[in-house]
Amino acid sequence: MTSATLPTSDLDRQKSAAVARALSDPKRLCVLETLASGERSVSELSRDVGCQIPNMSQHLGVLRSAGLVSARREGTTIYYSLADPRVIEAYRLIQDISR
Amino acid sequence: MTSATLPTSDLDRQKSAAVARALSDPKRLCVLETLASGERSVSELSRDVGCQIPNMSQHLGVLRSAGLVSARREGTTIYYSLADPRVIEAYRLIQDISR
DNA sequence: TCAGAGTTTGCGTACTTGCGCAACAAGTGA
DNA sequence: TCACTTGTTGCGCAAGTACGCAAACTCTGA
Repeated sequence: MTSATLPTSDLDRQKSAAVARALSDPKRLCVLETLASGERSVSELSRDVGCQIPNMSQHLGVLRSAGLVSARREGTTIYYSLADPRVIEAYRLIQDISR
Repeated sequence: MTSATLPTSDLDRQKSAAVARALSDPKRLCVLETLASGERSVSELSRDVGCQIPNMSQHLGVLRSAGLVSARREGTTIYYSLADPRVIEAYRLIQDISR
């Protein structure tokens, strides 16, 4: 069931580490949970997660850099959504492990 | 196919974030890869991963705190192994996402 | 072109992390 | 007990991160 081999290249590991680092903050995980049910604007996320907008913008920047979310502009509002559904799978798995 | 609900509790998110943080370093990922093929001593890991023993000991401490590896003593040697096979699944998933 | 809502960026501070080096602890065998 | 191997811990430094606040930027509607 488990697929073939694990990476080996150091670059691969750096990329994976970067994704893991993006997942290593409670607020960012909260953002992903929220986005799991559909796209949201920055101000909506900021309200739902409970932090200031500039702070939210930074967290979204981290998630964006890691390729976990994508943005779409509509007028003055920017809507964020999950870039890859497997992110939620990974989150669930980590969540199971952490219990 | 995707199971039920995502967490919600802030404590859950903190725990998940801690696991993700443990995965957020290339050397620690390398350790997990190595351990995927069986247990290793600290000095073996230090050699395989390419770092000094005290440094390896610290990384192992991080992985141990996160509950990802477990240790077994045999004489002066301490053997580490994966505490949970799902860690490798999670790593694979993250690795796929990071490509 | 101007006003204003929405978003991003810059700055300062406090905190955390990865690393090497040196010192210390735990266990084995003579 | 002594010497030796194996790991862990403490210390200090450089680098990175999270946060709030304030300033700047972007786009839309009038």
